Amino acid sequence: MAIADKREAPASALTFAEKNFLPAAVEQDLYAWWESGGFFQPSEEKERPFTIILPPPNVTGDLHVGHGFTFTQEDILVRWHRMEGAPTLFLPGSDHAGIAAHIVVERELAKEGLDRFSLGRERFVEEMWKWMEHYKPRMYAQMRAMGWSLDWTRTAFTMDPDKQRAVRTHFIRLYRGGHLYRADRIVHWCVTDQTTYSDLEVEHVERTDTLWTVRYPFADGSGPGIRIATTRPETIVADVAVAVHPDDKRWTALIGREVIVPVIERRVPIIADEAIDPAFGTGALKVTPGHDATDFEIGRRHRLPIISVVDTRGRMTPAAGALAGLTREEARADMVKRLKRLGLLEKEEPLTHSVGRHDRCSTIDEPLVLKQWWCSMERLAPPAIDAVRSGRVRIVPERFEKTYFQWMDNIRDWNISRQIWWGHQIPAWHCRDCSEVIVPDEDAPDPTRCTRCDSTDVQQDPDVLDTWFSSALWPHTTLGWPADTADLRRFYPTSVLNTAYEILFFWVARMIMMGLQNMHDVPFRVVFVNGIVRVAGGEKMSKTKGNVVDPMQMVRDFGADATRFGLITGVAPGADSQISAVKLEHARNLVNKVWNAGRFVLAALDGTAGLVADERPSAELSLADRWILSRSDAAIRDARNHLARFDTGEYAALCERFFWSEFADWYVEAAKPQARARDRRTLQLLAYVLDRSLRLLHPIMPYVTETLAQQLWRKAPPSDGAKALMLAAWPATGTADRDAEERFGLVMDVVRAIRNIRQDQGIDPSDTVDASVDGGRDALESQQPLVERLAGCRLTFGAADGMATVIRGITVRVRIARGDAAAARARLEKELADAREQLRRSRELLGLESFTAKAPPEIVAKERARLAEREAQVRKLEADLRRAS
RNA sequence: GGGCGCGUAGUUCAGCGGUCAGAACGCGCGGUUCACAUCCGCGAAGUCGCUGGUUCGAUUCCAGCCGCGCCCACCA
Repeated sequence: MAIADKREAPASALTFAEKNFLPAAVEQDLYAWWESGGFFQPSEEKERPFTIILPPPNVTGDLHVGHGFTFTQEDILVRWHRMEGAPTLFLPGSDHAGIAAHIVVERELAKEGLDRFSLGRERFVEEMWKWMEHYKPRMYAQMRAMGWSLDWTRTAFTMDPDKQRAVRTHFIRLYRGGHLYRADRIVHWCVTDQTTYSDLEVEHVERTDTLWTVRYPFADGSGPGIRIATTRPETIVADVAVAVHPDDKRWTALIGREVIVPVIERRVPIIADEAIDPAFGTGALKVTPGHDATDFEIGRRHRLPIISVVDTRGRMTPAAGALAGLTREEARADMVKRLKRLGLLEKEEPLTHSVGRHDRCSTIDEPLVLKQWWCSMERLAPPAIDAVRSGRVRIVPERFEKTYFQWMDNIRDWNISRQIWWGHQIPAWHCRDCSEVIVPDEDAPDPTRCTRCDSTDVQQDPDVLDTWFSSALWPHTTLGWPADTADLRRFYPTSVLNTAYEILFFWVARMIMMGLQNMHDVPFRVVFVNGIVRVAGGEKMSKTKGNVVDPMQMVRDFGADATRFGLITGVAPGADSQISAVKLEHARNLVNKVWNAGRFVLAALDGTAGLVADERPSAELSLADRWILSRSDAAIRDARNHLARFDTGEYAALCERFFWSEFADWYVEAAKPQARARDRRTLQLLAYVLDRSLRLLHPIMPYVTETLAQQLWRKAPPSDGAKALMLAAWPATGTADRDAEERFGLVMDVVRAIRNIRQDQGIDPSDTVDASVDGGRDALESQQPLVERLAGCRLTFGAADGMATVIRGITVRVRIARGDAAAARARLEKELADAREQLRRSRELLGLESFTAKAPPEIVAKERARLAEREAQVRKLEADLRRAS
């Protein structure tokens, strides 16, 4: 096959994707230099730095494509700011991931028939560290492969010794400041993972259960009693009241009376509470403060006792009376049986409702009352709300501010204890003799005796902190807090925090609270919120669905540059996106185009001397030269605007449009003869435009641009002696050359017009045709050879025969071999009809007094000019048509 | 129950108070000369979800409706 032969040809057929890792040598050099501390120059000290702390990925496995998207976006911003001259810090790290990693490792152990309890805490934590030490370097290697320009001298991990000290300090200060407390509250408990979790980690799922209607007889034996509805009859034995809505007329007379809880035979009152929905079930609710969050609140309001009948393993406690010792499921069945026997079960119907479960596990939430450490939001939240309201933290896109406020305004205290073993163990000790809680002073060693009773039988709290407790400190602990370091003074507050909207609450809000608390300043000036990367078709990726795309596989298949481009292109800020092979193929084609166009220029430059890559020629410019200079200026200017607005998607699209459709398709084609003739001015211009194109594209495709720049600069060294494109200056721009854009635009239109007619008429592409232009001679005459070459024609000026089309008031004709007069006329007639229609619209619009009087004058003037153009176009076409017939 | 977003070409998405609404992919037609078949050229293709309102002018702003998705909430 012809194509296969082509592919096997030497060098020229090699694609950049295949060679993607050739420039690794270059990149390697850069990293080596970087790691030696060469990144920050003393002269940069005065500049305001641009800082992004990488959102630390969980060390639960490999990087996923969401990281690929977010971190690439960040890298684009970092590389751009670096080129703009700001000292940049892009700080890498990773997160120990508490429960998420815990579960992953427990699953691994389960494969070997082990569990954490048989292993014991110490050995389990060793296993966790083994996992971390295996996956952390893997993830870091993946980050390097993606070309993220991270500062590896400052790599941070949430369980580093100094981070552990920072967390301890933070905990102690919050405790001393009265923000932390221990309390028995109803919490979410997972009987599988044997830990509590916070409200935020609850995921609601629809499920169909049975709703049982049960009658509770009155204590005084009068009447039938009151009917309640429940999905959890096993918790009836923990009931302490029956509640109705105070305005529900059906029950008002009953409020204050007592009923007998079935089976356990407990006398409980009927109370009134606003929380009851009269429309649900029977309108009466059994109140079980020990096993339901709503009931817990009702219980608090009415000072009801709390009875716990389910334990942490999901078994019934002795308090459950007859049900004691059974599992939850057994107890439920048993209870239903007993109620039936007692004749108290009135109804049994299916009910679809939503139940909570931990977002990492499929086991349904078991609400239990347990003693936990809580972080009060009372004094921490208001300053964090104010920081966003006042604009000290800006959220982009703005609409996410609403989401933030909605959550922050209704925030509840945060359960920070977890009963797992992996994480920051709570720095509090309990006295076994007097139950005193001992929190040591900041720099004090671990306590060994009780501060109240002097007992030596003290033990550290076995629980660990919620993983977000340490993540919340990330922007300052990575820079050295609580020590007062140079980094902290220099880089805090950071510039941008970029992350998916999913963790706005988990992480972003908490970082703002804790940053303000510890640093008395916001942790970042801008929160740039990302959407989610989905698979083609719009489905969310998940391990359970098995549709997870591995970014490293993408790198292997398409190259890192194409992967970066493919992830970024076509994505509006804050919007979800889809990644697909088709998108990546297109990105690879673009990278390939850059590589090939670059190689063409480099080859043309062979044997030259004295060229300067970043020197802008200004004398003896051809029209095409002036045009590409103006277009490249526009591209660079627009790119800057897009990037300043965090619109990396538009930036990517612009890079493609400029490089492919303008530089490669038109300028390089236009410049070929002069390049071959080794015209020095043209070569300098090619070098210059390539140089600035590479700078423009560098933030999104660092490998190919860096490689080409290194080669370009060997032939045409930049005047500023830039060592690497990564550190070279973002190009400056001149003013737009309107005249060149206008005139070269005409050349392009004429070429397209001729190509168009040729194609229409089925003229052999290798034939040279006779073409003519009638009008625009001044503008076009000097470009005659260019038009002839690009359109494959001999060009004359003035009236002639042939198939005609009119563009910008100029008639373009192509002589056709067998004079098909009818076809030529038909074409003109169609164009004339279109032109007349447009003219009619223009006249109509300008005929409206409401328009001319009320529209802004510049719009009216523009429309007048358009009208004149259209009149000319119609006249021209009419004349051409007369000629043709 | 509250909040947010989306609905534009076959597909994925841009865009915008003022030409004839754009791109890419796909599709159709045609091309093997020295950067590139991972390429080049040309073309077809859209009631901008529906209905009102504001406006000289609405795909764009506002309201309602229809459809889809997401987040929050104490649906027993």
